[in-house]
Formats: sequence, structure tokens, C-alpha cells
Amino acid sequence: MTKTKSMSIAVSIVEDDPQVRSSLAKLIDSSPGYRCVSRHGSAEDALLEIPKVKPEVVLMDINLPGLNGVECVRRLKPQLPGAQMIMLTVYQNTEHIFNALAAGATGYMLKQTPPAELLLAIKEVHGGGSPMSSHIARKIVQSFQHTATASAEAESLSPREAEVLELLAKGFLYKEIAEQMKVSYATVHTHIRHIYEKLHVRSRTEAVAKHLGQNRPRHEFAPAA
Amino acid sequence: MTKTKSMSIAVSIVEDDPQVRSSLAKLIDSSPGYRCVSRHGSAEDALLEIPKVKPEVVLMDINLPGLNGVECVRRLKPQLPGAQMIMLTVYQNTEHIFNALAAGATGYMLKQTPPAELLLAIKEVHGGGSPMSSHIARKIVQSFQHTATASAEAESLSPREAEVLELLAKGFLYKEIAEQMKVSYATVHTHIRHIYEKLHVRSRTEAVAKHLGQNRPRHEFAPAA
DNA sequence: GATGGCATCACCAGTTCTGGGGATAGCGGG
DNA sequence: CCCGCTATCCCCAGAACTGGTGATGCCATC
Repeated sequence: MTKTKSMSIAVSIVEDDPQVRSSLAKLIDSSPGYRCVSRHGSAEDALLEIPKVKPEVVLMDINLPGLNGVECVRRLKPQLPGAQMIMLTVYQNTEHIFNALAAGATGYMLKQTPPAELLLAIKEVHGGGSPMSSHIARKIVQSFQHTATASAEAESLSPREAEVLELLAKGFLYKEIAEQMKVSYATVHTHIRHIYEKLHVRSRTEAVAKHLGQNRPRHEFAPAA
Repeated sequence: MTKTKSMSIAVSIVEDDPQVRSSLAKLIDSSPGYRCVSRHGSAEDALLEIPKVKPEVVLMDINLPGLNGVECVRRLKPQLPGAQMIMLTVYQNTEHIFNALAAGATGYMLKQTPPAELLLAIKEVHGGGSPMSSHIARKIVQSFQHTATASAEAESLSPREAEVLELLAKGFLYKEIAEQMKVSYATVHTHIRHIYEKLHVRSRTEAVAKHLGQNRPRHEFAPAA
């Protein structure tokens, strides 16, 4: 919340639906402190024009025909490192959220967000914040949790059980695992029941998720400089 | 999901400074829709009393004498998984933020936050959001920006399919997924068959392995230094 | 030498998945 | 206007998994 009084925030819009696009533009232009400096109906157009226009904030739809919004952000960001990108979308799933943020977006709002909140989000992102709908924020926060759990449990697996789990994770059927380990189906079955008990899970998929959750290359957020 | 009383939100306060503590309590008790159900001057006291009180939201100072607020959250959370913890602090450094979130906090507000916003944060966290001061949010978002890219195949999944896949990865049964998505078992079944086709897999586990194997940032912390 | 963990095997009942076959409806492009 | 994609729903049958109950032998440790 800085210089939004004397100088308005320059906003670009990337949105394929002409109606939504123009109503967004109208909203922005009619609000003091904001101005819409360009509009684009496709990622391709945005990539060509936005670097010239140099907006301070970009509202980016995710679901664009052709190149999608996430890719568009990824390519735009290096050219305009100072511009803040807000994703505007209907998708709430974590995959999309993480991808968008990883690509360089700093805000993530749902399309259903009321106009006043959207304007606030633009102001916030411009002022160094990261606006996002409340449920989106919760999902992001959740990605920080559940990280400390599994270690001790996996250690308690016997060597044979660990082997089975490994194969389980690759999607093999019980009988395929039996063949590869040269034991009977029944033995595999028993091992698996023991694995489930030890890991406190009730299905193959939960076990695998725990397993993969550990040996995953971890994302370091080096406080770095 | 949640709390029984739509009457008022039950809040506990953990804060060592008696002045701050009582002014927070006063703020909460004097605001309709909120009530302060307990106050604690130390983590040790909070650990003993809060499990009995069962608040819906806990405001937790980070800088406590003896056991700090992050540790307090870490130990409290298993006993009160439904309670939402908001860290309240002057520290803006990333280490503190990430540690607090990893410990189980769902909100992170600066102490200088104006009263009205703090009350809003309590409501938000209670409603499934993750309130945080705007600069905090930005730092969290930045932690995603070094992470890698998206997967080609996963892109071809429709939004709905992607949602199903996420729930699949968490080990939910078809019928549980159906409930959560508010569609029928048959629909989930169909989505899953399409997912398998698109990802070229033949079972839930293979799909999940692909899903977990590709993108998906994880934030893990070495037991801190 | 008893106890407990590990690995191996078996049978059985019930549940859940997987993979076919449909169907309807909306939305968009050609 | 038809075709393709998405999303929603339904039925069926066979395969696969889950969770009990066993059992045997080996090898440690106490």
C-alpha cells in the first residue's frame, strides 16, 4: 500500500472469454487507483504485447486455448520480473496451484471472487503481498504439513517387507510380485498385511503414498539470499 | 468441517506478556461472534490446559519463555487436530514461518495487525482458510518458485479428473471420493477409467506413482538447526 | 527352552477395483 | 448441424485386494 493514490496501478488482462475480459477491464478502469493498460485473448498475444506494455500487475486466466496461463506466466516472468501475476481461475486443485506459483505467479484467485476483493488483491500484490482465496491459502499451507510423520514407521519394516513395498509402489499385482520374489502369492499377501499394520494404512495406495513421500527429492527453500 | 456452535468461536490465547494477553482477551470477548475461553502465559500451561478447554482457534505467540510457540503447536496439534492455530508474532523471517506451518499452524499474523483484521483472521481460519499477513504470504509463495515444472500428461487431464486423481492419491475409496466431490460412484468410476487411459496406466497405484513422481513440490525441513 | 520376530505357506469371506457395455446433456469447433 | 470432449449417471462380471483365521521352521534373545 504505497503509491496507489497519486499513480494508478497498471493492469493487463489475459482472458479468452471476451465477456469476462471486458467486464474485468471495465471494473478496473472504473475504479480509481487502477487502470487497464492492455487486454489479451490468448497467451500468444499476451507474450507478444505485454513485454511492450510493461504492466505492473497481470491478471491471467489459467484455462486459455492454445498455450495455457501457467506456461504464459513462465515465459513472461523472465522478461518482466517486476510484474506481479495473479492467476484467475476456477481450478482449486493443488496441482494447478503449485504449478502456477512455481511458474512465477504471486497471487491465485478464484474467478468467483467478488469485484471489490479482486481490486484489493491487485493492490495487495502490487504492495508486496500474495493475495489468494482463503481455501487456496489453506491448501498451500497444508503442503508444509504432514512432513514429519512417516520416518520412524518405515524403519520398522523388515527387509523383505520393504522389498514388497517397493514393488507395490510400481503397481505390480500380488501375483507378479510373488513371481519376482520367487515366493507364493500367500506370502506376498502376508507381507502386505504386515506392511499395512506397521504403516497404519488400509490400502496399497496409502502405503505407496507414504513410501514415496519420503524418498522424494525435497524442495529446499534455502533462505538463501 | 466442523464446529458445532455457530454462536461464537471459542478462542484460546497463549502469550507471555500479561498486557498483550489481556488486551487480546478483551478484544475477543468484546466482539460479538467470538469468545475467549482460556488464556495462558506459557507453553507449558497451554499444553496442560488447552486440551481440556478444546478451543476452536488458538492464538499462539511464538516467542515464549521456556518452550516456544512452535513447539507448543507441534505438541498440541495431535491432541486437538480440529483446532486451528494462528501464530502471532513479530518475526517475519522465513525460517520461523516455515517451521510454524510445518508444526501445524494454519495462520500466521504479525502482532502489529490491527484488531479488526485479527478478528477477521480468526473467522477465516475457522472457516477453512489460512489467514496471513500479506508479506508472509509472499514469502510462502516464493518458496514455490524454485520448484520444477509441470508434467505433460497430467496437463491432458480435465479439471475434474485432476481432482479425482488427487483424492485417489490420498487413498480414498471410490465411494469416499464420490461423497467428497458430491457426485455418484459411477461418475467417479468413469473419471478414473479416463485417467487411466490418459496416463497409460492400469491401476490406481501406477497413476498415483506418476502423479507423485512428477510435479508436486514438497517442503521438508531438516530438524532445523 | 520359552518368547518373539521373521519368512514362508494355506483357506475363506467380503469388499473394492477394473474394464466392458451403454446413456444423457452441454459446450465448442468445424 | 454434427462431432468431439467433458461431465454426469447406470449395469454387469471378473479380477484383485483386504482382513481374518490358521500353520511351519528358523533364529535370535532372554
